[in-house]
Amino acid sequence: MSTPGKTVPERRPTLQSIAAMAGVSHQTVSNVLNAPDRVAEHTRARVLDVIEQLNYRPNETARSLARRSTRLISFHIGAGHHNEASMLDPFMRELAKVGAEHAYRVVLDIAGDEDEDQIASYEELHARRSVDGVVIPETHVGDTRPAWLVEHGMPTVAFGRPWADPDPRHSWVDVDGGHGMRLVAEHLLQTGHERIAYVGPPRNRGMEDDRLDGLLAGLVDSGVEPDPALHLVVESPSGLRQALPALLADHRPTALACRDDAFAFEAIQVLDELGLRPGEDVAVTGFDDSDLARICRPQITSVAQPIREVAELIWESLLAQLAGTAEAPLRRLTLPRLVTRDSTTTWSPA
Amino acid sequence: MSTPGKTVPERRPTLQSIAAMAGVSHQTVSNVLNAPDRVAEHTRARVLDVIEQLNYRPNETARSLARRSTRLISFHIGAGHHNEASMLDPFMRELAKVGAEHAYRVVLDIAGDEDEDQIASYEELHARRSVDGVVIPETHVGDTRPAWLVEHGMPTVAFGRPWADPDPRHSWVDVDGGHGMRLVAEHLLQTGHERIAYVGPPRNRGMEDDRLDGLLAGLVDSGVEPDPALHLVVESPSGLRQALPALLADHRPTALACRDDAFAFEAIQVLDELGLRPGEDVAVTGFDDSDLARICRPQITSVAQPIREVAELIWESLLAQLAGTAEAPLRRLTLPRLVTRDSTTTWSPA
DNA sequence: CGTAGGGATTTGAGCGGTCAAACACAAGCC
DNA sequence: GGCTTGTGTTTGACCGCTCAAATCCCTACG
Repeated sequence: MSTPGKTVPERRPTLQSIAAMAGVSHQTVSNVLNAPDRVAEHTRARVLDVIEQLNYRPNETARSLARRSTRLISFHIGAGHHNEASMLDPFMRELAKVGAEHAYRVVLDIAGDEDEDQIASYEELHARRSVDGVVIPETHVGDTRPAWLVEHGMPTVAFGRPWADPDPRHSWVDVDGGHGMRLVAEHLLQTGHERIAYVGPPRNRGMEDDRLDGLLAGLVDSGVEPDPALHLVVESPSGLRQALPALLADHRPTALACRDDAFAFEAIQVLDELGLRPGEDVAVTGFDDSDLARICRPQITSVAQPIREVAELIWESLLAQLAGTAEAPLRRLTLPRLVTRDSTTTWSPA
Repeated sequence: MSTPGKTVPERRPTLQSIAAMAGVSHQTVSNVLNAPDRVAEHTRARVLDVIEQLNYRPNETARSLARRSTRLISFHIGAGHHNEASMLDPFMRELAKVGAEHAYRVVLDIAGDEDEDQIASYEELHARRSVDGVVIPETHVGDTRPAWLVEHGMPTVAFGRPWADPDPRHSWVDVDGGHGMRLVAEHLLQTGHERIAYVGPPRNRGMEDDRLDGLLAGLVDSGVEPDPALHLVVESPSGLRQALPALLADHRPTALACRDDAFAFEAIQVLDELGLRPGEDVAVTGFDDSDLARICRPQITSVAQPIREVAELIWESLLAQLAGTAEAPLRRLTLPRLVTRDSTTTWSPA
């Protein structure tokens, strides 16, 4: 029974102590661990024996200091509110999982919401050498963060395109939202829809445009001329309550392609209140394939982001940058897939 | 323009270099940073000047090695699926925020779902000294993890009670779910309900009992005899579709007190399908005060967990354990509060 | 039989801080 | 004037590893 509050320092074995017990030099022990092929069979066996007996593991901090690498990367987010159906959290988990496969770990860093706050935080991370790299999980138009990181030689990958940045020098991975919305368009057209409305926030030269334009392009490609009236702009889902009825009454869309699941969910509820059966009378689609899309009724057809693939690509680039083998910045658009559910499959023309 | 792929090592200033430039010893520089009052005014000014000029920051890793503390704590979770409306993620953010106020950081560690997987992971963390402490964000009946950590001298706090553990030696913080459900009971009784049903998974000698018993106790305290028939047991929310109609038909509850928001949300949808107006005809309450509770219609009356307070308490205990000043393990139940919304306030007796 | 070559192992110097103890030096006291 | 006291500063060891270079020993070869 240990004295409470007095955690005994507990001396753990070190490279030295293992070496002493095995009757070899510290470096040989190190080699057994890091370059086993350099050590003679019998020596290795003996050393491993001692290691096993004492349950030795190298001290990570000492390693980090000597190797000048923490094997930590920062998942860096703002303190602000995140939207409901965001997949940021599952994404962070995925990033940690993939990182673990490469003996890297993810630390969660939270700074203010403004670019300058975040950069101030990077500055600390950088100067204190507390992480090997940074993952920026969201980007916006005019984002100044990636450039700062690149300039300061910090390995970086952004999840999100360098919107409206003519000459990005950093690595990024993003999901092709436009493609996702094309899938939506095709799916809806195939289902028999002719009047498909887009529901989302105003254009922002960034992600909003990507999704909206994707839908429009999808329609055009199938020979459908988009109707500008079938474009409902609301800042946030809560605006739908007021705005959606008019759109429905004036322009009679049969399908609502929404910017994300939160919009789709709200749309469904408004439809319901108006006495329209969501799915059956008016089809609805979302984006992100969040939990919400699965648990609500009707279940929402949604575009699923390949977060596993994104996490893998990010690590690939990060590791290359860390190894110094990165030829050029990674610029990669991944393809989302459509998950069809009741909110579109039960539709039948009036 | 830097050569791509060849991140230059970039020599940063060290204690030594600052010392040399300021014409003092390395220790004086260290003191300026860690114990400014020990340094004479003019010396301090001169050193700070150099520090500022070179934008010096101490290398975290070197610090960690010398001080034998990483200033990292592990937020340790299983790889498994987390339920929809869980507040684990917001909680982790809160933990990181509060940690930052104490110059500590949170790393996300993911292991298998079984206790033994997690313990194997702890073993690594412990042997490699890669973190100073561990936060276990969920506990279950018969949890073997906290004991392991305590035995190995690892500072630990669990978010969750030591369910069914007669003699826990570890620190924990939890939210008093029973109290939360009492609030629900009182609120519903005040609103005029007489037939209040509980909806949730089977008893498990743990959290399920806590919530259920809290509700029952709340009823009894107000002089209402609980009706065993008003207890709907379903493994998961999806079971409600099948089970709820019978409960409603056979026992006519006017309110459904649900185990969490996911159950509440599903209940609302089933009510709706049955032609009953959720909120107005049958009141519904949830637990967790998740995003879902706010965005769904009707908005769900829910019990909000004080995650900020929990995060603060956890750090308090963690820091005390780290400092060796912890007298006894922390055992703390925090009080949730009720957030009333349309799902109960619009109810009117038939 | 001396020596070049190569695998196995050791040596020694960092990495960049912290901590404890030693050391100046001036003031305060009897 | 010697002694204590105390503040400000320096010294040196150490944390536990990795890396580069040196050393050792045995074999192969001319």
